[in-house]
Amino acid sequence: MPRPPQQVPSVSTVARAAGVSRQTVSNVLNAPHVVHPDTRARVEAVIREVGYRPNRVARSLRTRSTHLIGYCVGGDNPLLDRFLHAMSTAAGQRGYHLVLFTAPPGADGLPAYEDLLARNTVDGFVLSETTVGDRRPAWLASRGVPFVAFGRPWSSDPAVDVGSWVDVDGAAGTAAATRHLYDLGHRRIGFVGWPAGSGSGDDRLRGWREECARLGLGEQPAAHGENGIEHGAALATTLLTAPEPPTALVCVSDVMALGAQQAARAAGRAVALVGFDDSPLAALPGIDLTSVRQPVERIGRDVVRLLLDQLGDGPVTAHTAVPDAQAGTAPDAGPDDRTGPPPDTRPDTGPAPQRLLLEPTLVPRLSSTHPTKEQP
Amino acid sequence: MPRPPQQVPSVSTVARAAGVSRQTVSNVLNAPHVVHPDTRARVEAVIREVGYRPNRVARSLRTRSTHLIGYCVGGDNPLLDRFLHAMSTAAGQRGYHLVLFTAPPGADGLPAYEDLLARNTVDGFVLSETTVGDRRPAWLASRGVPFVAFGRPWSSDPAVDVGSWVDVDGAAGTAAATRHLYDLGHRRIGFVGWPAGSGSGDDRLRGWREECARLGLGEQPAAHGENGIEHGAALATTLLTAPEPPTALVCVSDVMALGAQQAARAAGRAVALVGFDDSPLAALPGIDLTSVRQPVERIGRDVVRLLLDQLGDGPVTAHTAVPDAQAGTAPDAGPDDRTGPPPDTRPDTGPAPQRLLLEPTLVPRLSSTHPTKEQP
DNA sequence: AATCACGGTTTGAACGTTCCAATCGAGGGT
DNA sequence: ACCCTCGATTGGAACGTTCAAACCGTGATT
Repeated sequence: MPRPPQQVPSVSTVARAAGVSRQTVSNVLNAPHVVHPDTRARVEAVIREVGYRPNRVARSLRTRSTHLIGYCVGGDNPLLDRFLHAMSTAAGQRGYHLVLFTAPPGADGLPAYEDLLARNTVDGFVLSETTVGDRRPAWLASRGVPFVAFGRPWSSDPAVDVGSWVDVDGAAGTAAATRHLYDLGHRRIGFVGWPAGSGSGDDRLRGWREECARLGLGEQPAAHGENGIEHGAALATTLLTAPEPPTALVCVSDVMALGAQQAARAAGRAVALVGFDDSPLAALPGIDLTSVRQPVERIGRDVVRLLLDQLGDGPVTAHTAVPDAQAGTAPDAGPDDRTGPPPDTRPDTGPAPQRLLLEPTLVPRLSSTHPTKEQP
Repeated sequence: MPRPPQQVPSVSTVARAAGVSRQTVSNVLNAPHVVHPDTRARVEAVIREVGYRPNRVARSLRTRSTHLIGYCVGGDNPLLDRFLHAMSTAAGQRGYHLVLFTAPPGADGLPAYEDLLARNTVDGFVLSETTVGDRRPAWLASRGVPFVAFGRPWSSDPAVDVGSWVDVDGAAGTAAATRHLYDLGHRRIGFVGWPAGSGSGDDRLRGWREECARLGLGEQPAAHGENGIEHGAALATTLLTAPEPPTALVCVSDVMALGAQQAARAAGRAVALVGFDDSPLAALPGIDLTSVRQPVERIGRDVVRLLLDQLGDGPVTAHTAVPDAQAGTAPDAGPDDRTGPPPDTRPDTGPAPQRLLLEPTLVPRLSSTHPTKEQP
């Protein structure tokens, strides 16, 4: 027996059933205030009854807005799961979705960005893993493409300092780490860092140095090298074998801290350690690394928020919500942000860029509080 | 001075410039064989010249296919970066993209899946983190929605055994681990596992047991408990303090193996260990955990391949390729797959589901080859 | 010479939505 | 009684693409 057509309902279907025109149905969804309460109620009833949901594609074609956000996924990124979940949740709550794409590893994948734009696939981008010579921000800004970066441009060149971004205040993190160690009684607090010129590395170095000065500790020892467990171990050994060795080390990353931990254990020394990033390995028993945690969830949320503000949709996109579909958890801290430098008011290069510097939080573990316990 | 309109070119623009009709331009892109070589060359020249790229949205509206694949991101997933990169690369090479969404934590987010379909946002889904009582496969299959799961349904109920999937042969992995330990001279090889009923846990247990039998080792000791470092430690302690304790342990996960490692070190015992998953922590110096590595890149690639085959596009979608845009790396092994049970030929429930069981690879490290070295 | 087949091309319509201008009825002011 | 405004609604058009069918020469077949 041939079942009834069971067409997927369209705006025309609803209009016919409710005895109104297409446009009125559209208005009920997109501009409810212009339609009479009575008709609105009638149309909404029909919508619910037939389970109508507007076709995103047709809407996109007409409005020239896909409600999709492009995000380029590169190779390894241990925090990606948390970051994507946060962004996806924030976007979904306002009717947007993330679209993933890949770009060739070495070169900046500008062609991929251009392709998505030329084909009308996305409305804007979230950038991450921004590097020093990154051409993407300037390129996007010059074309008026909305975007928000996770990470500062790390350049004083005003031509590069364009667009909105959200970043973690690395200096504040290492400062907090230094203070933490000071409060535990340490007075010789060294630093294990990256080579100069790496943006975030310099930032974290500065936080440590400035906090040492603030605490009246004077000049403290530092050593620098590439990221890597073995390098961290070597650098820590250098520091620990010098005269007046530090009793505590602030490290520019968890990986470096892990190397320092191994060096200290091998040398039979009790050294208080703090890492940076709070990667999953920091929490492992037997490692128990005190670390500076990046508020990844909050970053993801804010990055999306800034982008959607640029895309200039009202705070809540008109879309018949699916009941209890997008709930999402937000295990982050409260409003602990700190706005960066005031938005410079240039002539009129689009909307004023927004910048957010978020405060990381120190997660204390045994490596700083009971360093001697670490040695089996 | 008012610059020329600089409109984004459409198919009409190209048609006018080339002196042909819209449809001919469309044919040049989608059915090149029906158009005369001369006109084709002319049209292609114009396309290149004006930099025309077809509007995906308009194409989607007409063809009712968005070339987008839905993927639900949940909470923690340390392998997500590798998996998404692989999927995204494979999809991009055939003109598809991944769309992320989230579902409420506890419940199975079926409403979210329904919403994406009702709004015509995606053509199909990739499922992952499938659980035992998962309703998604049956629900999707009943509506004829194309999907591929990463992970077997783990149920003998034929009503649930629907659709295509790709999974890792866990039994083969633990069997390889067991053989590895046997080859190193061990004759008492225990197992640290999860409670029965967890699908993949049972699978891995079976691989170990069967390999023990095959090697003529007879009955070997096993202990089971929830995932967690502390549980792994407790279970290992139980096994090691029993009479005739094992000299080697196959563990159902890296986390369990890590617990076992700590227990062995605490007890001053040299026990050869093998974990499962090759999570990033396994490679850390000081841990050096031999582990069974899941071919995540290959899984991602194959999952997408099977899905696109269902979506029934030709092997290469007609899309004017952007030069060297999607390159992508594929650091995985060669064709080391093994097809699962032959596709059951039922009446005609859509295309015959495809199933792929991929072979994991053992990554030897110190924890199995030189276990005594692990004790500082 | 009329018919047919066929490669190549064009024409109109459609996908489902929203924009825009027009329409209509009801009051309100002069 | 007239014009005007205003709220509510409507009908056509448009977004850019592809589908389905029609068209049109040309050469082969009858």
